[in-house]
Amino acid sequence: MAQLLEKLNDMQQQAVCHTEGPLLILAGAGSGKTRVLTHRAAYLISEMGVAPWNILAITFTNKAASEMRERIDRLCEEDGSKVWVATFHATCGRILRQHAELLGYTANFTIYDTDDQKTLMRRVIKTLDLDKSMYSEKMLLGKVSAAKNAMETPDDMYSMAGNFRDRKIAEAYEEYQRQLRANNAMDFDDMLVKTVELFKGFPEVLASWQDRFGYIMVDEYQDTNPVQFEFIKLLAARYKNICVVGDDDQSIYKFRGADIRNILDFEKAFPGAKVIKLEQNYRSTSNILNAANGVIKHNQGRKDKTLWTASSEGDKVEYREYATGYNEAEGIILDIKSNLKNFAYGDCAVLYRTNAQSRLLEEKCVMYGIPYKLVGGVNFYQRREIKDIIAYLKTIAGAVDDLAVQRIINVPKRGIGQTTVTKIADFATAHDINFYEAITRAISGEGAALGLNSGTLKKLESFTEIISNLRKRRAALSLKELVEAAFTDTGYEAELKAEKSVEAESRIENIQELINKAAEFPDEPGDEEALSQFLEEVALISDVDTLDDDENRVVLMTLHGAKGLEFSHVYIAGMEEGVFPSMIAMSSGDDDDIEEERRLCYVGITRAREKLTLSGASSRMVNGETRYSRCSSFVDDIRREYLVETRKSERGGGSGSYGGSYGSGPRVTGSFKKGDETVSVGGAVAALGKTFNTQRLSALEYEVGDRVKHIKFGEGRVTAIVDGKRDYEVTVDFDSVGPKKLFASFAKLTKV
DNA sequence: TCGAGAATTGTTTTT
DNA sequence: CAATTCTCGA
Repeated sequence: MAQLLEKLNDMQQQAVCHTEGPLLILAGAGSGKTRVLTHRAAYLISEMGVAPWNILAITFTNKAASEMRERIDRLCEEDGSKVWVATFHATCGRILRQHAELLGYTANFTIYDTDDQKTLMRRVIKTLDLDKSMYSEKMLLGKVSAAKNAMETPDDMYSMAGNFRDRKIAEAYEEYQRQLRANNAMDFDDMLVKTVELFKGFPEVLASWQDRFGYIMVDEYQDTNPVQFEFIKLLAARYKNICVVGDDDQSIYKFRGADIRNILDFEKAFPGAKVIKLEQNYRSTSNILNAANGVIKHNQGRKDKTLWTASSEGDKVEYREYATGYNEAEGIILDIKSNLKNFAYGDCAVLYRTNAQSRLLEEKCVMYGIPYKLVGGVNFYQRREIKDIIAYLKTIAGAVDDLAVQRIINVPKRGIGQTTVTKIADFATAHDINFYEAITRAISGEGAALGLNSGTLKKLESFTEIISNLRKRRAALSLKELVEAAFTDTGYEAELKAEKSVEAESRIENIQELINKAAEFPDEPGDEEALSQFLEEVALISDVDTLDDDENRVVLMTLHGAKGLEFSHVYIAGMEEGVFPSMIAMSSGDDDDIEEERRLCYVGITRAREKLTLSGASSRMVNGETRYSRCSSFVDDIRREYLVETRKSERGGGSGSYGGSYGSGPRVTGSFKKGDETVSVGGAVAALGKTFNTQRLSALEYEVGDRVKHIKFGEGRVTAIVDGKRDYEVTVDFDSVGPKKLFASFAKLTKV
């Protein structure tokens, strides 16, 4: 026991030893929370005699889960691998498989990813005959997801609807759920919602799981949403041995329904909860930590805590300003290349706000021959060829998933086109049968009723033959062989090989990869359970999960993706107003949005162990137009004693990007599209080569409540004026475009 | 039915 | 600018 605890500080020890009853650990960035969780699991097993399978640990990503499992295993003499470590979604998936029938699903229900959701919602829009321009699938899916995260049913939504539009949205939600059910499918949110439904509707089921998990731990607690909180509450209600670890400063998933209040409400939901704060940072140098503290302290709504470190100062944080996004990417990559004697590629990560920013960086990596790993964007398992093969597997297994069948009916090309598919789909709807059944009925004599000619029927028959042949062989095939068969016997491989393009070549490689993955599954031929497990695993895997720490290459990813990770050298690119913080957050008029961006910045900074380099570009291409922006306010939040600045006037820069070459023409702080016209915010500021100090207005000619006029937006009413340290931030509710946040010295508002 | 080219449209972050 | 959707001719 002494061994287990000796490497922990006082607070960490307390957290590990407090095994009975609810426990809330407020763990600052880099304060060793994973260490606490793993030691706690080990302590429960070896010191408290808890059976490993009675412990549930919920993590945010699969990668975090496998890491945690590995570390627990290393700490335990006994069998740590029996500890249930998984993400919320994986946990719910496993629970749901066992009780699916109770909810009207079969055990091999499928999970719809974002693409499938879009396809399905598009169908809903068609079914309900909604106007696409008023009800986009994107917006509808957003509403549906928000409703699910808040545990609202379509009925709830309908009764709360205040107008026609909201009622239509509720109808779409209802229809969407109906179609999911008809396809024996759930989306990501459903997995949580359905599990909670299961627990609430079947107390005996809940009781058995409560009994199973006597000890529960939840990582990244600040990013749980209300359904997840409910799930936890239900599961822990019996023994109340629930330990959650979180940091309100690192809450960055509000857009996905995460609610910081879960941290505050924890003590309400579990009265008498012990609260332990971990405030010593073991990761970063003091310069980096001070920079992080400087940024986050501007947030109003946060629990007060002071993160400190015993480490040395280390290098100062750097801020480098480049002329263009192109220069910035080159500067970062060349910096990494030229510093190789001090560190390896694998020590470096480049982080950015949006996935779109990765392109330039990736190009430069290729150009300079830097090994890199791009995380995010299109997930491996979302690639077309992978999804095609998966659709074959689903169809072979059950064929109740219409989306899957429709996806592959003409892949590879069989001459079955859109008109045929529509006819079959209509027939299926009319007879209340699924799509595949409609095909079989068409070819067994009812073809005329669908308006299909004999040629088309022949083509359809050849498709069903492929499927039924594979089904017959299914019992004799292992999972790996089945995936191979789905690739070769369907003509898919032949079509790709015939193409002879580099593109097709890489598709084949990807599918080979999928086959390798299937080969890892130890299964008996014809094992149905292995197949649905495989399909589930593939659906829930995310891109960060594939990150292997041992590979020596630069990692490129979004700031969100970097949560929970750490690197010796971190570069954060695109530190510009309008990029980070994003334009959307800046113009929403809601301070919470800026605070969330600031937390994201805090997360980014605290990923760095030894060296942090921030950078920005004074102009970059966005949507085919050049956008100029000033340095991010987050950079200004870092005190000069921790920061070295290199504005571009002081550096030569590559590719002729000398400062000042633009002259002193008008510059704008940002622009965005409104209708077909590009609207720019702001006016002339200082010429390039100098820092962007704008003249602060000593007094404003208007105040809150006044009506003012803006050169582009027209008239509006001032709703707020914030006295920022550089300038007044004026929020105006414009008649034409709604609320906008503007800087007084740029916006040139006049009182009317 | 299907491909090529035109037109349109979109921009945050993700399990 | 890039990715997706639309339109039209064969």
